[in-house]
Amino acid sequence: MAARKATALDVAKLAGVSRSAVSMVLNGNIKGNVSKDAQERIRAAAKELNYLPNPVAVSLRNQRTATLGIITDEIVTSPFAGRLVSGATNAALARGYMILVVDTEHIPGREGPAIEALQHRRVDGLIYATGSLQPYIPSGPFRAQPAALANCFDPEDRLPAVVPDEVTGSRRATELLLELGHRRIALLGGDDDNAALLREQGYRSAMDRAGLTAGDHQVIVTGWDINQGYRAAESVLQEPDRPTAILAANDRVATGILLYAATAGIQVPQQLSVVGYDDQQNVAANLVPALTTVALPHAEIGAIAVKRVLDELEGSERRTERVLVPCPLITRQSTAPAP
Amino acid sequence: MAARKATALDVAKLAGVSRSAVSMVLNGNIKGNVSKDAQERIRAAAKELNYLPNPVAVSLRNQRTATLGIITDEIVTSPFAGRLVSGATNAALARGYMILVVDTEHIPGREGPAIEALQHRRVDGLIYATGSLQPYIPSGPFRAQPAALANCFDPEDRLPAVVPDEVTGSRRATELLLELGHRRIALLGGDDDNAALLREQGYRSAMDRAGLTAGDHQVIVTGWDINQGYRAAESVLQEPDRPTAILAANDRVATGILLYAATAGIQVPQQLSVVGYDDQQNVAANLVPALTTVALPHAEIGAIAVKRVLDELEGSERRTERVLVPCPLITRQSTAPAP
DNA sequence: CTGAAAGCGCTAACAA
DNA sequence: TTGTTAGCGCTTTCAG
Repeated sequence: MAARKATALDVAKLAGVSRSAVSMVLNGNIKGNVSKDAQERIRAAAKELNYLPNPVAVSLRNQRTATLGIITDEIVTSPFAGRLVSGATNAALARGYMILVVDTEHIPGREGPAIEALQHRRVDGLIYATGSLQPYIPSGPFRAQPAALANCFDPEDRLPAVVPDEVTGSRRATELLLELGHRRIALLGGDDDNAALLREQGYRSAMDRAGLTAGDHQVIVTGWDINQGYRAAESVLQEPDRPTAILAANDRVATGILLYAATAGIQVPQQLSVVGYDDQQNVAANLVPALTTVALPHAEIGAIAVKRVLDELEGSERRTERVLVPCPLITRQSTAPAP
Repeated sequence: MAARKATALDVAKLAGVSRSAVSMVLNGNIKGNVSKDAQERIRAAAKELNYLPNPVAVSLRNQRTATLGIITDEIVTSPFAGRLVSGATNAALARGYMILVVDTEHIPGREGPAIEALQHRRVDGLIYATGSLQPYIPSGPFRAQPAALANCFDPEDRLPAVVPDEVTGSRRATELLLELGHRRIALLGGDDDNAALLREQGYRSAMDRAGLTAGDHQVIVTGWDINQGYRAAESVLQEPDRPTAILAANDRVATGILLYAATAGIQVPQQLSVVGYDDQQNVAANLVPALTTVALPHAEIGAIAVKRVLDELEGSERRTERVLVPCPLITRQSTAPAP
């Protein structure tokens, strides 16, 4: 139960010095002005009184709030990317910052006011975070102060952007399947959005490198949901030359595939290997069979975005290159050697 | 691009009055002191300069930050209850408050420092929110200032608590099944935690009221995950007198049941009705078949908790009764008349 | 080496 | 009716 009251003046009195001395010592601003003795008394007094500078007063004085604002389109609302906010919060906390989050829930016209609200609160920096990988055109405020993009990127690269390395992720996943001896590998990819395109690129690169012919490639534009995975599986798995392995757009699509395979009496992984994407919590590891998948490093993305903003805030030059965060491949029970 | 600079002094100058007049007029504190004329000039000047009081200065002066703190054990990290934070944020925003969230991620020893950090930031009120329904013993800070509990409750009811009405929710779900003519209805319930117990209570109350005998009841302690639902279904559905309907602990358990049913060639809903719980986003509505389920009103819980805190903050008496938020039954394709 | 003083932007009590 | 003044708690310049 810390006493919530001690001010710098209290500390000064107890230590027998002036308020300014307290401030200087506690902030390490001793330009050779305070005697060693006084310094010790100040520190002791501060500890005794459990003194911490009032952040509100500090903010007013320094014109900095030690607060970052995150605007997101669906991170909070969505069940997938909460770890992004959590990673960001932890990284911020570790450096003495707190985070104000506003989720626009994809509601048009909500973004502007959200940014304004955050600016009005005098946040020191801004982060825009999206639920799915996509381009984002940063508006004025983003370019006018320390800022970063998380899981999205500025097509013109005016802002630091932190995004998952989707290409390598799906290439690695495809390689795993190839190493297991699979040849007919289908990609049930999302739709024509950025992540889907990049994942397809990784898939094709691995397939091509393995010298596979067009007949072995099979890319079906699906969607991102369970039922869409189910339907795509339904159409792909009924063909005579059905694939022996499927790379799914994400774990939900993989769930749909598993559901259809069960219905059709196709055993996974004995007759069909399935790889997901996301490593969605409480899903991938708990499916039957447990799903081999590519993890999306949301927490890390959030943490790095925060780091970028804080570095810029503390004096570094703005670095606008995109950071590609690795997506680790997690091998579980849904993949096996080709039949 | 609003000018970020105008201060009360600028407004005063432009309107030809004193700073205090500006403050009074803009805060509605005119105790008959300012001429109608001056008032209009002030408002006009404020609008012209795009003036908004600097919240940091206001905070320092008023000793209130218009900020609420939420401590949670897994809301942010977890894919399920993000809407709680989102509901809370929106409710707060609507009344001019912002929210600082700290997720302890169930890490022991993190809660104390989190509360301290929030208090240090001078939040005006505190909310403790849990991912799953459970008792929570509020520590000192919670009892010393405006606060509320979301999705958890103080066994001694010293704090307002906002929780889902689990009993009614599962009773309604059971009644739906009974209305469809089912008699042998199994409950694959979580484990011995609060939500599981309450859901079982609702189930039993509906079963008893329908005059069903012990043979028709069947309660299996399962868990909350897909694979656990799968295994429980495996054991329950192989019996000769297998149930014609299952009430699942949650949507993930229901997913496991659907997976097993598909594997075993049991058609849902023709041969087996399944009801979930949670109405988990991107899951319940997209399963195959789409899942009938009981929705957990997370957003509303968050919003009501915020309202409680703000009401207390703005002068109302603390009301410590528990608020039961209804869990609406959502009927989809996984339920049908008994075979 | 130390302390007094100014001021961040605002509100509210008090004089005029 | 209006303007002046005294802080909220802190940092930092500038005399002592």
